[in-house]
Amino acid sequence: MNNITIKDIANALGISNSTVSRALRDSHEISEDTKAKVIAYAKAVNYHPNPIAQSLRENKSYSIGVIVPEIANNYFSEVINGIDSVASQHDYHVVIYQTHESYEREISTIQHVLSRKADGLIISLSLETNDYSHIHSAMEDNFPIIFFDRVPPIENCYKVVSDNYEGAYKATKHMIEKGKKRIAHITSPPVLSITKERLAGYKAALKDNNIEVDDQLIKYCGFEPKDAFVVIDELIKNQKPDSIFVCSDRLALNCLEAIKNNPSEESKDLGLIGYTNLKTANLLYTPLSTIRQPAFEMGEKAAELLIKVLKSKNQIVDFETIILKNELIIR
Amino acid sequence: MNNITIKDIANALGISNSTVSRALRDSHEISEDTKAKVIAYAKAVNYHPNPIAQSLRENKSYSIGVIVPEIANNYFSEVINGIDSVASQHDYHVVIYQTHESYEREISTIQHVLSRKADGLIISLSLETNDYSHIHSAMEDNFPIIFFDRVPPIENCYKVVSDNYEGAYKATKHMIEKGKKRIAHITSPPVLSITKERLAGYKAALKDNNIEVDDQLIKYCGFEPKDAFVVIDELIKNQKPDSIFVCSDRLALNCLEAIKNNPSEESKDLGLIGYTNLKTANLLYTPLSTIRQPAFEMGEKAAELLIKVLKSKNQIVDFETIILKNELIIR
DNA sequence: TTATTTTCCGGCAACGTTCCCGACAACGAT
DNA sequence: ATCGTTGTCGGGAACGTTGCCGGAAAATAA
Repeated sequence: MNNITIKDIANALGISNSTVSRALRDSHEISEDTKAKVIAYAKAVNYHPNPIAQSLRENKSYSIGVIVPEIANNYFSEVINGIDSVASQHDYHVVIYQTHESYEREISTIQHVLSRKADGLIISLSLETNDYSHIHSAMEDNFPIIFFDRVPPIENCYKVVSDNYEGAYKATKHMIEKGKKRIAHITSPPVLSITKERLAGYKAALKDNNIEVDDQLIKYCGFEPKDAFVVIDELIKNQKPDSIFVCSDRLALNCLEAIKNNPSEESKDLGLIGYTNLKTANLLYTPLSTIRQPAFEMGEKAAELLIKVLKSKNQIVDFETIILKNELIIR
Repeated sequence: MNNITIKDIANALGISNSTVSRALRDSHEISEDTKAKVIAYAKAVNYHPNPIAQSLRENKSYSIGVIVPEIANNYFSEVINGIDSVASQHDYHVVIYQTHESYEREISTIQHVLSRKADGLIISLSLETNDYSHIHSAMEDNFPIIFFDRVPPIENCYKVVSDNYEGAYKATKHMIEKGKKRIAHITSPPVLSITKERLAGYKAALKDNNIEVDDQLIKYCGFEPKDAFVVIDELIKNQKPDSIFVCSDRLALNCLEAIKNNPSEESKDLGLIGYTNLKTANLLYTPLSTIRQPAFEMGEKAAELLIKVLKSKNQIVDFETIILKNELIIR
């Protein structure tokens, strides 16, 4: 490998370590003459500073940890894409971890990120997380954390979210305007922040349009395919909805499959709307209108916010919550 | 942050640095007595070794670079998922980069991975890459590289690929058995290794079934949506295929959209088969049989191979090419 | 001329870790 | 009593950087 160090340059040029170091950082203490020599030689031998040594010296790693429930999920991978685009511009690199929706893994992963000396963290919480002491203890150490999408119920922290309430409201309103009366809501487990907010939006839209909220039409559904089958079957058999508002990518896939495979006649005429970033939404067997989250942009915003915090390490950056609008796509 | 060092422990216990270090690494040179003390104290103060200092000392970073064309592509994110699962088991962390299909970015990204002192690299080449000098120069420095999916035409290197020839053969044969005679082939740009291999499989299947290869039915298509529209329109208007074999995730999406929007009658009866990892293939408006690559497994194999190379740093690991089977999923 | 400031550079320590080398007991063997 | 052994530990250097301190030569001021 190419392992030329500052010392090698110093020896070759017959000058000292620190002179080389300063010349390379364009210090005013070094004459233009020697600067030129050093830079020329460094380029000739293809010198690159050793980032590990720099990290040790500066106590910074120029890496940011990203923790998501699943990488192989279109929504999250788009977010990562956005994070990456901003981070690489600022010469940070992105180290990705996944929890697979496990609380245990979330704890150990955060621990790992900390001990690996990442400069900061961008995270979306796992499904199982309903205790936040691991978060609090990391935050008490002044470790910079940006939450996105699935955020904890903590006041003073940095958050990037989409306007779930409004998105769900729009989706529900759209179904109402299409003449639907019994709009079922299939959503993620109730611990998640997004679940609560979307549910609130759904209920508000119903109330504002004088439709009574029927709790029987609201179903929390796990992410296993069979969960969706059970929920869909029960719903269609007993509740007779005329439409369904499904939240989240994975639920949408599972539910669509369950609906497609449901033998009853009612399943054929269901109006469907999803809260999802599925790229194939317009190619499905049944047109699927969607609320689409600005995933890439959320990643960008989260990364920008984190880097702002990192760069202004001494001044305090006020905690803020960035709320992005969702888009209603009618198909 | 929690920044206790070996020195802190040494001072607190009134022993030397090196004794602490050795005690923590369970050296035989240290008495069980002091070992126990050190370990107990380390645990009490929640000591974690500083990986950056270790990296500097050992000249290893315990990180592996992964370069893909696009993160937000289901195939690649599943591969990354596989890589991550193996790497994290071995305490390596995964640093992800994307080229956005740009040759320039591929070069600079590899340079970045090298200067960031990753221990090794797993890469799938960009679309534009048809010169391999950047690869060669990295390999000459003995930098461990594993290629997957889109591999370079280099003999002596580590590769993980799927059996593209066989996959394309199976897909084409399947269409023939369904009675199709004019099977068009829409595929990625011809520089890619996967393009050539799949094309060869396609042709072989036709020949083996006494169907003449019609070069007019073979279309190379870029990844922009409009590219697919142009290709599909031309095909349907002039070549009258009775079925289409589309390669790659992104092409499949674009082509399906183009076909769906094509006004002609012929487009309705087209038999379709894709070479893709689309999760929604069974939910599309038209049933899409697919050749499915074992993406997760490819990631696993690539990571396992890389780690094997890294761990046996002195002995030479023979270059090898791992070929994984594809699955024909009929819908 | 002498005094004072610049200009330019080298020496050294430090970041946290590991490893080589040597030291100094205690021990049994000669 | 002397000599090697064994067990246990400390000192110091090194990984590649950067920053502080100080110092010699050159330039300017007196």
